[in-house]
Amino acid sequence: MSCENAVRRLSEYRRILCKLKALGFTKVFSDHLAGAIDVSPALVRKDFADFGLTGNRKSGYSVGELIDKLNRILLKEHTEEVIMVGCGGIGRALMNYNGFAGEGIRITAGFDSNPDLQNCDAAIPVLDISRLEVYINSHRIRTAIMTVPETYAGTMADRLAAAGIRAILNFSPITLKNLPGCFIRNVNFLYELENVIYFSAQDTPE
Amino acid sequence: MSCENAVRRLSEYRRILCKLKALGFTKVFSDHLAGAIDVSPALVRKDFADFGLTGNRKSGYSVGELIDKLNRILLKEHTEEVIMVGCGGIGRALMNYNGFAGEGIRITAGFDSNPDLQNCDAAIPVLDISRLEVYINSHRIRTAIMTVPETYAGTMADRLAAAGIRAILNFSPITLKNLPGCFIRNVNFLYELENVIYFSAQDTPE
DNA sequence: AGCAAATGAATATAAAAATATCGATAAAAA
DNA sequence: TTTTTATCGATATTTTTATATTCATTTGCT
Repeated sequence: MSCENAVRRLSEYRRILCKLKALGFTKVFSDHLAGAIDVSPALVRKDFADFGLTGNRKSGYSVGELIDKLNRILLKEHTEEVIMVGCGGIGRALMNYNGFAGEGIRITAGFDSNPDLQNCDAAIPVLDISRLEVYINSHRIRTAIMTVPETYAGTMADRLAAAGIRAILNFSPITLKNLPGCFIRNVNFLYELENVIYFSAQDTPE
Repeated sequence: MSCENAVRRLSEYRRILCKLKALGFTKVFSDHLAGAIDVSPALVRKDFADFGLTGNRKSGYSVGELIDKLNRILLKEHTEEVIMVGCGGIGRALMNYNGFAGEGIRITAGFDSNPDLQNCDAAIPVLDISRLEVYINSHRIRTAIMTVPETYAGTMADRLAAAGIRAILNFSPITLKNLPGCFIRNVNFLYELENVIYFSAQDTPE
């Protein structure tokens, strides 16, 4: 699991810091951030220390400085271009998801083998899957989202890795393992829902 | 984090066991299951022990028996009815997602405040949000999926909990804490993607 | 029947993750 | 200037999670 959790917390810190900045705050304390994301202040300081984020004794951390450094760590200094592989219902919904654009992430193209889904002229073009490798190469894409049927997920991941993709967010219903040189993060809707259903039947799930 | 991870592994075990059953296997060993989901055999045995799943020394576990017991634990002996709160792009995509139906989960209704999205006659009706409480009560719904804008997420979660919902799968872009009597699991697309992007820039992310 | 091999079950160990503690220090107050 | 106070930074502790190890038992073979 390496440091996935810590990196995810960085995203959470960043979100809160941006809100604080919008409210005009310039300083923040580990205590406050800790309360906001429900961890201990010690963990906030440790996370920051681990990623080279420093503060000042007595006067806490500078909001602006933290955001700048987090932007560097999370690759937000430029717009990150991402492709969508598989453009069924979930894929298209994510292509239209409005939560990425303002956060320095752009889905620049989709790929699907079904001609009915292809559309070169759309705001985000959906191309035939055969054009995958050329596109990745010419656009220097490093990150892909995958929403393909289970049957194709494994081979498609191999294909993406071979084409130079360095990390995949995989929504297909099969859990894939990291490949050499390619990080894979699996999100399985069925498992998440089964999990929630399990806890819906537990006593005082709080 | 309680035992979320263990429950998620139960989902994974179950998926693999169903495939083994389809292939005609009747017995399975912790070693095999461990390899399939990339953990140690000891963890498989411990997970099983923790949830009361037993096997036989020398002859392993019975595939059929494991599936039956997992079905009981994961509430798969009946069809679980779930509602969708917020029927924008992601919500509708999940309502049409074909990965739930065959797994004993049915999204029976959607709710949205936007009249344009409402449709009483659809396969899965989308009702006005004002009908939420009555529906939950009359259909004895315990589980909800939430895909509402950030602004409404907090109050909507409170409202769901007050209406009797026991667990929420929250896709809205704000991390919610468990409420008294209501478990909340957050899935944040932006954080997941930021995570993946982070690792796309690390060396040998494997 | 008796024995060897293999495996679950239980326990112990290790590794990882989160929290608590404490000293140093900078800012504010006296 | 001195004192006080609040907070970071570093370390130690605890807790949680996962893995090894050991033991006992079942099965199949001779």
